Parts: sequence; structure tokens; C-alpha cells
Amino acid sequence: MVDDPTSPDRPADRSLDDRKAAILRAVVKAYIETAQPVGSANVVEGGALGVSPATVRSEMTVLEREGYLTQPHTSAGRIPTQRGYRFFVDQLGPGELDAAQRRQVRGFFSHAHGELEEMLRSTTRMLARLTSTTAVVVGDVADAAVVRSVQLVGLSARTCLLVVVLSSGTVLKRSIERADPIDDDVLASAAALLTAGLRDKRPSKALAVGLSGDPLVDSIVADALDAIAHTVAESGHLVHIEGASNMAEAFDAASTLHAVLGLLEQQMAVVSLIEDVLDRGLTVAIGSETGLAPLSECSLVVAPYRVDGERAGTIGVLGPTRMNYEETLAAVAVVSNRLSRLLSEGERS
Amino acid sequence: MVDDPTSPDRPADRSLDDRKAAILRAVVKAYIETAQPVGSANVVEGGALGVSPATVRSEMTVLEREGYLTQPHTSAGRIPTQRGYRFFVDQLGPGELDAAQRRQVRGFFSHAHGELEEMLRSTTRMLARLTSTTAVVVGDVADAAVVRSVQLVGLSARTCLLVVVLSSGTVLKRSIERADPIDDDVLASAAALLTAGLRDKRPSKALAVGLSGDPLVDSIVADALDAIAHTVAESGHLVHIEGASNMAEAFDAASTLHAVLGLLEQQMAVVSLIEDVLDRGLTVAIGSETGLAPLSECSLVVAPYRVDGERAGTIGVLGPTRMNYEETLAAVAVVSNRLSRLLSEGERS
DNA sequence: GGTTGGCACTCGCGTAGACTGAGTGCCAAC
DNA sequence: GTTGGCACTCAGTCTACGCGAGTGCCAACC
Repeated sequence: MVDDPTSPDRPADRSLDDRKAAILRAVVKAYIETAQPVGSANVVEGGALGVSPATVRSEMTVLEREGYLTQPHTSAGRIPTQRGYRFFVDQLGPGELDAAQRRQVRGFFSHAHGELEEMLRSTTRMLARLTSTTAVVVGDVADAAVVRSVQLVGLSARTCLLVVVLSSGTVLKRSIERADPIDDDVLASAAALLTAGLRDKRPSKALAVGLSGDPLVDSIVADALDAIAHTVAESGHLVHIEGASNMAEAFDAASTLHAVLGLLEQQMAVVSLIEDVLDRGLTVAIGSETGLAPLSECSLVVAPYRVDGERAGTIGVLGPTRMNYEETLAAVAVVSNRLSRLLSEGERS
Repeated sequence: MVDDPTSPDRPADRSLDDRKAAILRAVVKAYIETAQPVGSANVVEGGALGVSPATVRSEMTVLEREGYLTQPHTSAGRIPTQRGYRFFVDQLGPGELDAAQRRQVRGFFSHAHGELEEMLRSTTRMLARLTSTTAVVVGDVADAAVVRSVQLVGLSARTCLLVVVLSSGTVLKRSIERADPIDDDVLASAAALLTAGLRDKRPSKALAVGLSGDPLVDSIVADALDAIAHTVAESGHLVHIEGASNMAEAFDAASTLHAVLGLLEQQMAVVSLIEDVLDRGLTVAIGSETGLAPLSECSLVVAPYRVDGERAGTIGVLGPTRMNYEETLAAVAVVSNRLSRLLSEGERS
């Protein structure tokens, strides 16, 4: 029986037998739909598992004891705990978008065009609208492209601006302050040296270039390499966040909302959150699994996207813990795939 | 009596005598503080205008008839109408920040440094924190600086990237698609021509440069000029919005909040809102004066900032209609002044 | 032994009524 | 014109109460 190929043999928590799993699933599904505690009768009438409410009740007490469900109070139905959601998500198969959503995605990508940054921005917008949640797209702009040109433009006597153009069309920039006035010729030679030395390298690998022998030029080159390293660290991740307004309808407590929106305003925190979740090998982070207190009532669904087979960034969706995981997982997967394809094509042309 | 220099002769609505004005002022002030309807007793005990509650009551009925106040229901106190707020704001003298706030502003500007964009961003953040509202800073990056360099960098055979560096350190960029493959030499000559022709001009005035005679180069130059015009139109206004999370505590109705946050996500709408308000010569737009339905319960306080005497952008604050106008007006004025000073100094050095 | 129907019990929620008190409008007196 | 007095209004609060959804337990059943 264990080897029966028809039995659902998933990597999920094996401590739950099939019926408990089915009941838990039904509770989670119903709760996601209605946001109301789910009673035993509700479970019976929803799924066709051929048992009476009484049986469901006794199973539910077990599920509660094991930490998958809670009761807001006696004489109310059950609500999934974080562990309950985790089980539910783990046993989900690959989902599908409904027709309208598929059309929306297809329509978006068939008309998509323009520069990388604008593409990422509009993708974020679309994803937010598609899922009615907050969408986050992180572009690893400094890691997914190579240097095309490096320029140094004098702004004032002692200040110049470093401008690095990448093959993706991304521009990194940073101002460099010098103690002494700088000559335009010196800037030009330094820029030529940098372009020659860094061309077709990743900006994150821009550590050294050949020296010129002229100490002034070499010193500026050193400053520029330093500036590149700083810029990569600071703005190497381009973050787009859209649909934060959708949070307003997900939570009724103003304080929760304030905390969540406040977190979203710290873009650095969002980037490291997503990195962290991906590093732990997760696709979904539920509640406290995000590791951030303000998100204890939120879940995050993430997926990397690739350009020519290589990770070029991450897309993600942040919503309430009781979000529609099937739909959101499908949406994130589809969008990341199509975005990967589109950007890879773009690169090739 | 009319010419008595001690009597408050303000440009406010003259249809209100001094006592009515004082009562209205007291009601607005109290309502801003408490968010509760204000009764006649409350008015008497607050301001020292030496009349009894009964007198205040009869005055308040007049103020209500004239549209400055409303009652949420009989047997409740009065609430200012939009017109009431308007009167209140019009008769406000120049306000002052309290000591703690002044310290905060001074501390920020004494440590402020870095590039223009980063400066504007952190200023927005500071303003949001200072006023506990949503702060908006619009930088007219394309109008407030002149061209320092124009470059064309080949990205792929048929695509190149236009990169314009401005004296402020701002970088404008846009990709240009060509029907035929382009040679690096051609790009270089076109870029040289553009730099020579546009240097020290404003990007918004970049309409033409001298021709080279080479039709290919000239055609690319034409494309580049076109691209500059588009970029100026599209990203000539750099928008920073911070403190949107503060809106969560200003409104309790989720739908209002959703509408306001949704509007804030459309940055274009915010820019044209602010432009529009300034064009009408206003410093404060109250409720429907903003011209945007989602902001009917909000007020906007704006002030331009200048670099070397010339308008370089706008700072603004968006909050609930019942915000603390005195404080906010003072904060916006102080921040715009100090920002102007800082940026002008920076330019000079 | 697992399953089931029956049943008593719990408890949130909605409704109804009473009460409170803040605040008004009116009026007669000052 | 101003004031104190007074009747009136009405939102908010509290309490009581019944309803009903839902539970836990148990004895009976297959």
C-alpha cells in the first residue's frame, strides 16, 4: 500500500493520515474563502469524504491538539494555525490560473516592451493587480549584466560623477569627491582605463584594472573602483513595490496595517527578507517564518526569475496569511516564467 | 476702528466678525486636537473670549448657517467644514516649530550630505517623520540643471543607450532602437556632436545641434534629441513619497485608506496634483480643493524649493483634513528653506 | 474499534430597552 | 446684546436576553 503509486505520496508532514489531511485542507480552504471560523458541518458539506460531522469533530480536536488548528473561542469553528497553513501549502500541487487571469498575463506579456527597469516596474504592477496583493520585484541589476562602458564626468572642480553602463541598459552612478581639482584629460584617461579593464566583466567583480603609471590617474581609478563597489552594494538591487494599497483591505486593525506598510517603506528590509527566504530554500514563508515581527499576519510567496538560465532577480507577493495560496503560487510561477522568457529573448535579439 | 493698527487686519474672509472668527478658530483647533465634535462649553473654557456658552451657541448656529461648521447630529458639538478649515488656514500667521522639531530639522541638515537624489529621498523621509504624515518631494531634475555630457553606448547590434549627465549629478537615460546595425565610431561622433551642442544647456531646451554632414550620424543625433525630449517628459520629475504608512492611523475607514494609498501609487497623478495646486497659487489645498476624489478627506501643504534662486522642485505633505496646519505649514516652510539653502551651497562649492 | 446520532452545554452576536450625559435651541430676564 | 435656566434630543453605553452555530461527550450501532 505504501508503494501504491496512486496514493498521494507527497513530501508533506507524514504524521497526518489521509482523512485528517483532507479535513485540514477543507478547513484551510473554507477559511481562506470566508475568513470565518469553519465548523464541522461546513467541512462535511464541502468535501465529499463520506463521514458525519461528529467524526469530523473528533478529528478536529486531534488536529487542534497537534497544533494545526485553533478555536477563537469555544463554540466557534476552527481556524488554521501557522502550522496548518504550512501543511496545506506543502501538500499543494502545481496550481493553475483561471481563464481571465491567464488572459490578463498573456495580454500583458504580448504588449510588454521597453527597458529593463520599466519592464520590471510594470510587471510588478501587473502582478499586484493580478493577485490583489502587494507585489515585489527585485532586480539583481549588478549581478545579471556586464559592463559596457565606464565614464567619468566632471561636475565641479573637485567632484566628478562615475557612470557605469551595463549590457542590460542599467546605469550605475556615484559621485566622487577629490581633495584637489581634477583635469578633464585625467578623467578621460582614467575612464578609458576603466572601460578597457572592466568591459564585459560583472560590476560586482570589478576589483582591479591595469595601471597607467600616472599616479594621479591611478588614484582616480582606485577611487572609481571603490565607488563601483559601493554602488553595487547600495543600488545593486533594484526594488519595485506595488499594490501596497491592497493591504488596506487585507487587515482591519490599523496598527497591523501601519506596521506592514512601515516595513514596506524600508526597501532594504524587503530585499533582505526575500533573499533570506530564498536562501532557506522556501517558496512560501508563512507568518513568523518571514522572521519579521510586523509580518506575523502575512505570507510571502517568492520565485526567482532567470535571464538566459541565470538568476537575475526575484518576484514576490506579500499578502495576508489567509491568502489564496493556490492562485498566488500559480500567479507567481507563471509571471516569473514568462518574465524570464521575455527577458532572455530580449537579450538575444 | 477699521484703521486701528492693533486690530487683526488679515486677508481672510471679511464676512466674519472677530468674535465669530475666534470661535471658529477655537473649534478648528480643538477638533484638530481631539477629533471629537466641539461643544460650546469646550470653546469657552479653551479661549478667553469672555462670553458665556449660550452666546457661543448662538454664534455657532450662525457659523453653521454660513457653512463653516456642521453638526454630525443634533445634540453633538460642531465640526469644521472644508470652508471652516479654509478660513482657519487663511488667517493663520507664520507658525513656529517646537524645540524638539527644530532640533530634529537642524540635526538632519547639519549631517546631510551626498548626492542630490539621495538628499531628496532622505529629506522626504525626515519630513514624513517630522510631521507624522505622508511627505512628497518632487525634484524638477530636468529643469534645474544643465547638460554636462552626452554619451551613446552600444548595447547590442541595433540598440544603444543614450546617457545624459547633468550638472546636478542626475543621469537621464533611454535606449534607442535602430533599424540597422550601428557602428561604435558612428555612436562616438554622434555623442561628441551632442555633447558639444548641448553642453551647459538645459535638457528641456535640447532641441537641435549642429549637423555633421554624415547622414547616418545626423540621423542618430536626431533620434537622440528625440529620446532626450521623451526622457525629460517621462522622468524629468523625480518623485519621492515616504510615510504612506502614516495614513493608516489617520483614517479608520479601510475604503478611504485604500483610495488614498492607491492614488499615492500613481506617482504621475501626485506630480500633476502638486503642480496644479501650485499653479493655482495655493499653499494649502483642503479636501476637494485638491481636485481628486480620493483625497476628499485629505489636505495637501506644498512649498517650492529653490536652488540659487530658481525653482528646483516642490516639497509637500499630505495628511488628513484635520491635520495640524500650523505645525505642518511651519515644517514645510522650514524644510523647504533649509533644503534650498543646502542645495544652493552645494552647487556653489 | 471506529463511527454515528443525540444531547447538553458554551458563548459570541444581534436585538431591545433603559439610562446617561453631552450638547443643543429657545426663552425670559438682565 | 448677553446670559442663565430649562426642556429636549440623541449617540453611546450597559444590561438582559434569546438565538444559533458549534462544540464535547456518550451511548448505541455496525
